[in-house]
This record gives sequence, structure tokens and C-alpha cells, in this order.
Amino acid sequence: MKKGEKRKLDLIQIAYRLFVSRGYEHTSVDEIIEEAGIAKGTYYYYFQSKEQMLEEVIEMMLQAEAEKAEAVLHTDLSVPQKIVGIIASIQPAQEERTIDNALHQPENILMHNKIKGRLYDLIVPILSRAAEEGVEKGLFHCDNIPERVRMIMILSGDMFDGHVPATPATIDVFIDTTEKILGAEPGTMGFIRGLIQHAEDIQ
Amino acid sequence: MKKGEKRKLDLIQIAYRLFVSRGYEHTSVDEIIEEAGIAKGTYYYYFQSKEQMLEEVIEMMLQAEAEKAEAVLHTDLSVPQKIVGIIASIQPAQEERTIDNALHQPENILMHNKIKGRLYDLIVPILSRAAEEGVEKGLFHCDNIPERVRMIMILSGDMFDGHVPATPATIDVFIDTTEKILGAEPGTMGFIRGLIQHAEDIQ
DNA sequence: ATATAAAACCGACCAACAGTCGAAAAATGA
DNA sequence: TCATTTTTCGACTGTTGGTCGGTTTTATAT
Repeated sequence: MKKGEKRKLDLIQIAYRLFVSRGYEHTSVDEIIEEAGIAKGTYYYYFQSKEQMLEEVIEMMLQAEAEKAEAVLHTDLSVPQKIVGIIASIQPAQEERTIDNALHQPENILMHNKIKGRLYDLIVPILSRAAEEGVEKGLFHCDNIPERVRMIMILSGDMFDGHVPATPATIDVFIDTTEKILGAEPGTMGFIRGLIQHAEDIQ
Repeated sequence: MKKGEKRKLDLIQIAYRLFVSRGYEHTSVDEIIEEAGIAKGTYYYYFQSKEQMLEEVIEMMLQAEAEKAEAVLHTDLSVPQKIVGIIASIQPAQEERTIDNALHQPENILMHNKIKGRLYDLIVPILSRAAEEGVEKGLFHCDNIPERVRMIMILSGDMFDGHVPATPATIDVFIDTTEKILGAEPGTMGFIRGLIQHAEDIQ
């Protein structure tokens, strides 16, 4: 019972590394088991399929990021600072930069999509609580906060996806839209510009 | 030179039918060539890969829809009616309903994504012209129209994707957001509700 | 008509891959 | 010690996308 858990974790970590360096589609189960030094049957003793492995890898990746984001919520930062902090904590870590690049290649669409879906589920509630605080403090004026936050996430995810460089016009419109979605005064969300800039710098 | 073109079209149409009924991932090249009654080599004489075939199929599908949408532009309908007409003309045709359902299954993500990307490229310019007319007529008040239209497309694509039923709150927020993105009076875009409703009915 | 070149076609073959299975080895408990 | 469960093994299968050398058909020029 103890040994099995360890092995499973090992395999997830090996798969994670391989997915990061080669991409999901370009990593075969054979490579995973060779790296781990085990037989095919052993792999399938722990995982039903290759896709299940992908899900477990993603879960591991995002759980850590969600915890960091959650922590930001309980600080005494200002609402805009919290938002920056939450978004920063879900930026792919240094080692995951490669994966994030590979994600935009068509052969990794499946992985990309799964990550995005799960990321939204994890992060929308957290960001929503920050936004709620913004409403309480009179910074934002709106109802249906989770729906609105989700919209903003979808927009940012699709527009600043990496493969298309963000034009100034796009960024302006995005900031304007964000403010209007949340019912904020013009200029309130200007700090987003810094986030986008930073994200592009490290790319 | 003439014969080759015909054969290629035939193959695209056969592939289209198979992709529609079985989905992209679940259709093998072998099935296509069997249906067509040709040898493997002939297929690869016309197409470099299976994925290239997918692209040609999508191009064929969307080109027709884009033409319909374009036609709406040159009518004397009101701006809201034009928008409705354009969106309606890109709704998947009856025969494509199956494909559209299959699209949401993880194994067809690639196809789904390619269609979405190409659809945006084709439809954003058309919708933008309708929106421009709206600005001229004093219905909307905004700049950077293509960027704004693209945002609305992204939002609608991601939020009303079929697999998640649209809640009343989501629809309300979406309409509210749409109006704000385009700088329209509250209520102006209420007609969208009808479109969403209709889209769900036929599903 | 005949020779030549280009276009279209063939199907056996290959390598890669996800997943299966029955049996063996190791761990566990009585 | 013996039985039972957990874990491990690796040969095997079936499907798939794609290749390749060669053949037939079609168009062109002489």
C-alpha cells in the first residue's frame, strides 16, 4: 500500500518531466517505462491509459499553483495587488516554460485544453473572492461575480495565448473591457498592462 | 490536370462525411481510401498527411458559411438583424450537427480548435463591418472594432460551447458585457438571448 | 503512329504506438 | 509455513499513419 503510492508518484513525476520536455503527444508510454525502468504491465497496473496519466500530471501541476494563489487571498495586500499576486502565482514556473511553449503547438492541443479547463475551475473561485472584496471596498460595482471573473479569464486565456503577440490595441481593449465587466472606474485595471508586459518579457 | 482535381474533391467530400459521422480521430486513412476505392499511395499522392486533409475539409465547410454571412452584409436589414443573420449563417448546418456534437469530445479537440480558429479569421471581418455600420448609425460607440468583435466571438465560443448549458446568469452577464464592449445602450443587444435560446433548442 | 515524359495509381511493407494477458515474483498475514 | 493478495514482468496484438519502388494511364511532341 505504501510502496504502490510511491511508485505511482514516481511515474507521475517522470511523465511530468517527459511531457514538459517533449510534449504530451510526442511522449510514448514506452519512454516513460524505460525512464522508470519498469515493464509495460506495471505501468498499466497503476494507470488505465495514457490520458489518465496526463490528467494526473495536470492535477499535480495545478494543485501547487492553486495553493499559492489561495495564500495570496489571506494577505493584507490591496485588491489590485491581490489580483496581480494570484495571476502571477499561476504563471507557469520557470521549469514549465518549455511545456507552456510546446502547448501552443497543435499536437499538444489536448493537453493545453485540459490544463486550461482545470485551471479555470481552480482559479475562478479564488479570483472571485478577491473581486468580491473589491466590490465591498467600492472598487468594483457588479453582481454575478464568478461569471464575470470567468469571462475575464477566458478572454485573457484566448487573447494572450502566446502564439499571437498582443498588440497595443488589443491590450487597450482588454483593459477597457475588464473595467466594464467589473464595473470599475476607467484606469482602475491599468495595472494589468504590467502583467501582460511581464508575461511577454519572460517568454 | 482536370482528373486530379476531381479526385481530390471526391476525397475531401468522403473524408468530410466520415469525419462528420465518426469524428476525426476515429476515422482512419484506411477507411477513407476504402470508401473511395483507391490505394494508399493514391491518397498520399494528393494529401501529405491526415491532418492536411482535416484542414482542407474544414476550409470547405467554412468557406460556404462565410459566403452566406457575407451575403447578409449586403441586405438592407437593420444592424441587429444583420448580426443575427451573420451568426445564424455560421451555425452548423443540419448535417453537421453530429460533427458539432462530436467536437466537444476530447478526442476531437484538435478539429474543434482548428475550426474555431479559422472561423474567427473568416467571420470577424464580416461581423466587424456590421458593427462599423452600427457605429455609423449611432447604435454603438467604440473604437478598435475588430478587436472588440473578436473578443465577443471568443467569449461566445467559450461560454456557449455546448457541453456546459448556459445559465440565465451567464447569459445576462454575456449580454451586459457585449453591450459594454461595443458601447451600446442597455437593452440594445437583448436580441442575443433569442439566438442562444434557438441554438440550444436545436441541440 | 510512335516515342517520351508527366501525371496518376498501386499495394506490400514498415515503424510506432497504446494497450492486453497470463504467469511469475514479492510482500503480507495467519 | 502456507495461502492470499499485491506487484511486476515482457512477449504479444492490433491498429495506424506513412513510405517506396514500380506500374499503368494520359498528355505532348515528332
